[in-house]
Amino acid sequence: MTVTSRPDAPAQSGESAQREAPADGGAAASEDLLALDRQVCFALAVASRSVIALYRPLLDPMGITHPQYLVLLALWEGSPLSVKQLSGLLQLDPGTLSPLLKRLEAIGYVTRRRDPRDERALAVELTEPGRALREQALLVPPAIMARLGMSAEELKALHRSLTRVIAAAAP
Amino acid sequence: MTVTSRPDAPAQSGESAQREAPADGGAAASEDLLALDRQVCFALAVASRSVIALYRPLLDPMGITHPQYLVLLALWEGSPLSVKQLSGLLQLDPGTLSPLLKRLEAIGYVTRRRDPRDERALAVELTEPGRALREQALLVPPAIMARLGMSAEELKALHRSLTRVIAAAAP
DNA sequence: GACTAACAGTTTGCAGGCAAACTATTTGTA
DNA sequence: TACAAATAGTTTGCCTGCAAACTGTTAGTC
Repeated sequence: MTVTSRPDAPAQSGESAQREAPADGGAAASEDLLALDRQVCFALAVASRSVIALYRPLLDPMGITHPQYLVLLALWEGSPLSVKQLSGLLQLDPGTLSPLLKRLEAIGYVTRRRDPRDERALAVELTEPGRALREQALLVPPAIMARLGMSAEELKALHRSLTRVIAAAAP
Repeated sequence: MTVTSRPDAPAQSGESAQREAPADGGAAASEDLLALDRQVCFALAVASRSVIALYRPLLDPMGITHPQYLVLLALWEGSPLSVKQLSGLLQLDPGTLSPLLKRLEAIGYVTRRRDPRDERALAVELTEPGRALREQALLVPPAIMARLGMSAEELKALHRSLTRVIAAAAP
């Protein structure tokens, strides 16, 4: 039973102790390299999912998901946008956006029509309900900040940090 | 044509200028609330996806995905774990883990059998190949850090920041 | 002007991620 | 002891997210 702080472990069969160095010693350094709780990628994934989960109850009444919310944020800043532009702004694959936009069209927040000047491009445009939804959306960020209970300063610092990671990870 | 810095906009039809305040003015404050580029949730989502994308070429040769890698990280720290324990450690839904673990079993890194002491619980255990894979995995974190080109200090600060967000968002 | 390249979106296939319904075991308790 | 409630996983359905193949349109180029 060498695995620490694992309450309720199932069938911790005696012969399964593959944890060599409990505290320090030669292998400790490399051991730590793979420790789950110091993987930035893991913290990023959990933080992203956790925060998005906070949006769910707020976005549900609007009938949209978080990625759809992001698309609307982009469109509220300037409405006719092509799939390519949205893809660039949101860093999302066109293959992801295509069905997502159809869903936004199906619920009536957006129209999709080919650009007459370039029939390859799609002009994604807000409808009146889509435009109007912005009023409700204005309540979302304050609600999230209140729920998180973190200072604007701390969130801003996190945002800067994330921006650097995004830049560093860029192809 | 009031939307700024949007090269190549499609059919920016004249009547579509719903951007009221370009720089400052009464509505500017609430305007900024919904600016895509200051949403922490957006930065989190993009950073998470971008960093995970860096792992893909490294994990592909091992035949695993990033969530599968995280499961293995947990198991390398202590092998027989139940789905419930994995769910707690990785903050993942059992409904997500269930098929994922079957895939890990299918490729031979893990076994799944019921715990004899509690037939409800599943004992997920590393196989020999699963254990051996850890050697290859040791090369992953350094490769990622090199690719990101960020200092360990900066990453550590980000990790602390993310940990706070995760705690703040916790139910 | 015809032919090729490049380009913009769409489709398909597979793997998360999550909620809700469902199954099979305990566990508690009357 | 019998029965309800709790627990652990699984399944289903829907929505991302991404790679790869595919369609239709435009731009180059000879």
